Amino acid sequence: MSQTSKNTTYHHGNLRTALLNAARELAAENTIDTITLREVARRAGVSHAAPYHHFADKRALLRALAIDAFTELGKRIKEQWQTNPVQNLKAIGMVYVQFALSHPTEFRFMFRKTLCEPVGTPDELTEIANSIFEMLISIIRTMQETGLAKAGNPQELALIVWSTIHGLSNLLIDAPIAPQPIPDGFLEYQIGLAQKMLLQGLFIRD
Amino acid sequence: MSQTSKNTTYHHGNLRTALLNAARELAAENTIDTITLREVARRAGVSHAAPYHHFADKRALLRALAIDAFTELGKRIKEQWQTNPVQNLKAIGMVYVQFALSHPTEFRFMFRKTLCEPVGTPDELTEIANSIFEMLISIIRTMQETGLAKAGNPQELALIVWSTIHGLSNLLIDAPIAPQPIPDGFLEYQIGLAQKMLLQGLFIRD
DNA sequence: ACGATAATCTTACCATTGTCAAGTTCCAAG
DNA sequence: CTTGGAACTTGACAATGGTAAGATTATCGT
Repeated sequence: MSQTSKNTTYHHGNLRTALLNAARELAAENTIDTITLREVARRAGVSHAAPYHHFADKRALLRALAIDAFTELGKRIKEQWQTNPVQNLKAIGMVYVQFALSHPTEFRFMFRKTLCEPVGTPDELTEIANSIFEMLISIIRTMQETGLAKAGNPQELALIVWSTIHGLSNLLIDAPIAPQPIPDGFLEYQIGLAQKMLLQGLFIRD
Repeated sequence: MSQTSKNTTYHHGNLRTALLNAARELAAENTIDTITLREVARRAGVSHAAPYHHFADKRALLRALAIDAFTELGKRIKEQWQTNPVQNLKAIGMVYVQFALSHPTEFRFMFRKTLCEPVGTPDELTEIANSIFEMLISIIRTMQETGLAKAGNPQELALIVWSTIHGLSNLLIDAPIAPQPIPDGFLEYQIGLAQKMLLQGLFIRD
């Protein structure tokens, strides 16, 4: 049906991206959590075995999807981070939660330990996660240098910050407690609240 | 092989719980996220169609698993909550994160929207989640009454608190950033840190 | 006590899926 | 042009979730 990429070259232009697009399309139709490889192939208009020439197996396809999504999220965060590190902690939170809400399926895959390579192998997913983590850490560090945050291991403080944003995202996506659908201004307000709480919290001295 | 329940009555004692135990056993062998219904039946020593007399389908089995786990977590939280609501906010966090770390598979299932009943149906999973949420809210409320927290919608404040704990749990379980394995005292420290930050944050006035 | 009835479990089957092995088509370089 | 290798297809396999129909056992009214 929906030939995602209309490359008339009948060695089917560039599959791989066509497959990824089809997978994304499937992910968007968030009915269940079953992205089937065969359906992906079907939507890309190729046979069910074609994907194996571009991805080792289903996990590899999903991992590629997760990496793309994680990369995109990283880019958005970096934009905010570069503008004004400290001030935009809230903006980063917004970007994060909004991404999770608009791409829930990909967001879940991004944090699927089973998708990572076996330990030892350099894992792209890990790298991106770390680079995001580094940004958070550098924010804390800057705040400490300018006297905006208490002394302490910035890594540990950043982990709490990330936890709050990440947890909010997860709860809004999957927990049966959040208002459904999410009312206007809700995100803005909650994230603002979180920011205030955390910023204040960063002042604590043992 | 491992007849989880040795009821010699060969109308197989009480399956259902035997099936759930087998499923838990499978969940503990956290190799992949595939708990297969047939394997569950195999471990319980019955045919692959037997489970369908106790659970409508695979989702129902997993939902039952999630409900059991969520109930257990609720119990543990309640224990801490009853002892000393405000003081034990940290204890609640510990209980929460420790549960997530010791039962990662069940924890993930507990927050799987696809496991919930269709909207409208009274959903047991939702009820338990709400009862936990209520406890958090009541803590905030108590703090407000005793002047320990700022005025404001306790629901919104509780959501941030839960987010932090929940996010930390998720990151530790699934994110490729946490130290692996988790060193002694790490949880204790991080959760203490989170508590301090949040408690301080609860003082903020707009 | 006993026979009907319903619950429990089994066997047999189906469509679908992930994966692989072997063939087929097609681009591209010698 | 032909020859090699990449991209794709066809066809198979075992495993899975699910259903239907039959066998077995418990339960209950009489």
